[in-house]
Parts: sequence; C-alpha cells; structure tokens
Amino acid sequence: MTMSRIQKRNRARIAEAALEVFSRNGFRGATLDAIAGEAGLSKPNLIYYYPSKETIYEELLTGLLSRWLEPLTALDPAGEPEAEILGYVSRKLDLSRQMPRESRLFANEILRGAPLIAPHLTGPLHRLVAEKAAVIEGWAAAGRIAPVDGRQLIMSIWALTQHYVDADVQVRAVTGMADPLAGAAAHLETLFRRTLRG
Amino acid sequence: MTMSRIQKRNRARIAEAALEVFSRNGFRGATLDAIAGEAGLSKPNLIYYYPSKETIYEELLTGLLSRWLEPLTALDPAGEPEAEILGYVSRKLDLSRQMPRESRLFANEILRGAPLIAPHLTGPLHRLVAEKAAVIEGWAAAGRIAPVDGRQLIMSIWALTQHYVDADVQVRAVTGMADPLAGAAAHLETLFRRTLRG
DNA sequence: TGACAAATTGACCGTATGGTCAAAAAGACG
DNA sequence: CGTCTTTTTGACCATACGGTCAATTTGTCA
Repeated sequence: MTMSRIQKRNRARIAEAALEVFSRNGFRGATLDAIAGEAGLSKPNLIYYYPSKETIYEELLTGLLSRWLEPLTALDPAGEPEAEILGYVSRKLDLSRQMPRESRLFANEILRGAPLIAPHLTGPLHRLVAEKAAVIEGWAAAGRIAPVDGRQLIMSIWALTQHYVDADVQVRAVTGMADPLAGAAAHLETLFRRTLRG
Repeated sequence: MTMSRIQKRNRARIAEAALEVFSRNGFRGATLDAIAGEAGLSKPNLIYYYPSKETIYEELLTGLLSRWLEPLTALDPAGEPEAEILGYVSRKLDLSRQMPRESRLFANEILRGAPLIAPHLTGPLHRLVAEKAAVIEGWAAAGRIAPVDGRQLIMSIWALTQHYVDADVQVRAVTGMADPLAGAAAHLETLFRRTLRG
C-alpha cells in the first residue's frame, strides 16, 4: 500500500488546495471545481483521489487536529506556573497567526455545530483539557497562582487567541491597525498575567 | 407607503424564519425553500416580499446591528469605572445568551470577511469603539483602573462573550457541563476584575 | 355586491454542483 | 519495445437552488 510518486504529489496538492478553499468559503461554500482548480487537477481526477467532498474535508480536519493542540500538550506540570501559562498563550497566538487558514477552518466547523469532529471534542480533547485544567488548578491550590477555574481559563485562551485571526476583518476595521496581532500579544500577556496574579 | 396587516405579519414571519435558517446554516447554506418553509410561505410568495436572498440577509443583519451594540453604547463615562466595565461584560454576555442566533449570525458574517457589513465596521462601529476606548483610557490615565489599551479591552470582551455561544458545542464538550454559561459569568467577572485592578 | 388591488401559487427555467463512466493518455517495468 | 497498471479527462447525469411568470385566490372598500 505504498504511495506512488504521483499519488504523493497530488495528495499534497489537494490537501493544500482544500485548506485554501474550505477555509475561505466553509464546507458548503466550497466546490469541487474550486478545489480541483486550485490544485491544478480536473474534477474527475480529484475524485479519483478522494471519493467525495466530505472525505476531503474530513481527512483535512482530522489530519490537523493533533497539530492544533500541540501548544496545550506542551504545557508542563513541572514548569513555573505563570511562565507555563503565559508561554501557552503566546504559542497559541503564534500558531493562529502562522496558520490562519487552519484557524478559520476549525472556527467554521465549530460554528456549524462540529458535525464532523464532535466525537473528538468529547473524547481526546475533553481528556486533554481535563488533564491540563487539573494541573492549573493544582498550581492554584498550591498558591502559586491566583485561584482560577482551569477549564474556563483554557477556554478563555482559545477564545482570545483565535478571535484575532478569525475575526480579522472586524479587528482590523475597529482598531484601524494594519497588523493588530502585534498589539494583541502585549494585551493578552497583561490580561492573563493580571488574572494569574489576582 | 403604510404596510398592510398581512404585510406586517408576513414580514415578521420572514425575519424570524430567516434568522433561524441563516444562523443555523450560514448564508450559502441557507436556501429560499428552507426560509419559506420555516415562515410558512411558498417560495414565490417569499420572493414577493423580498426581491432576493441577499436582500433578506442584508435587511436582517443591518436591522440587528444597533441592537447588538446597545450594551457598549450604554457604557457611561460618568459612572464608576470598574462597575461600568464589568457591567458591560455582564450585559454583553446576557445578550449573547439570550440571542444566540443573532450572535451566530454575526460570527458567520465576520468569519466570511464581512462582505456585507464591512462599511459599518469601518464607519459607525469604528467610531463607537474609538469613543468608548477613549473613555476607558481616560479612566486608566486618571489611575481609576489599571493601565490598559481600551480597544484591546473591548475586543477581549467581544471575543470572550461571543465564544460561549458561538462555540457552544466545543464549550459543552470540553467542560462536560450542560449549561456552561453559568460558570462563564463568574469566570469572566474575575478575569476582567483582575485585569482592571492590575 | 362589484371592482380593483394585494397576496398567493404551480409550473417552469437556467445555472451550479456533486458525482459517474467509459475511454484515452501516461508511467512502470520486464 | 510491449504489456500491464495507474492516472487523467471529456462528456454526461441527477439534483438543488435562486428566481420568474402567468394565472388564481384573497382582501379591501366604496
């Protein structure tokens, strides 16, 4: 079941094209023609590699999931609490900044009610968050940071870091800044630092 | 140009149906048939009231805009800074909670790059935010709250309050709570209180 | 009630879209 | 080169969708 040279090349092209098109137009707004065009293939050729539009979308999403959670996974229970959490915020913001298409892709999926990745949310993601939330609350119980609900804190971080990318137009329009992400980093650091110090 | 009894009733039905369908499926995912069905009208009858799908969507969005910004408008320069800002957070969260469809509708529009309300973002919204951000920064300069970027603070409030509604599925799955909004209020209050006290 | 306007609808149209299929072109390999 | 497999494509299909239109029904009001 080893992939041929051509298979490898075309599957990569398709993944890239699908990311582009799906993130820009959402699942329903994306068309096979658009993806095929972006990938430089004909529509039947596209369907030769993936049996359906949904399959392309699904494989794209699930393939990106683990990568998307890396920053949280890296939160180290043995580290210094404030540095760990602020480091997480910073890594998550960088990730969103560097992968805006992926960010939008997930935002879209979740806005739609996560029809495809719901199982993942209640399974692996739930467990990961529970684990890291426990770490954070352990720190809080030990008095190393101010008391805080770990799960809520993690979700705040998601909400804020993604907002700058997903609501890009709004952020830009309201701030009038060309690159609002710059100010964002500083703001989020003070916001969370103060939250952790109580 | 006064509206007949029937006009009034049907336009109201359509607005309600359109809100339901657009917020659940996004602009592209919504169909005239679905809206007509939800409103209890036939498709041609729907089009008798609104010339096109886009018109329905546009009127719906613009009609809701001012209402959506009420909480921020109500932020009082003469009030007590911390109470004003925390009050704003609370009002915004309540608004999202009580009008989840509207929240999703806007989230969707903005995720898509705000093709329709972009002018409003750079116009009235920009001005409103500038005004209120100045108020906040005035308070900060006077030492009544900790130093903070007003615009960034306002955007944080948007990002967080909307997240609980827009990413509802995710929040539910991750927390495992049936009504995550309850915990949200408490969390946001401590988060912003600490931010304002530095 | 009659006459005019407002409201409603079934049938229809053009286009877009997800997907199929048989046949042709390009690669792999002895 | 010749044979077999993989890849590619033009033509095609069924369905969904936004929207039109002529004709009918319903409401208004003198």
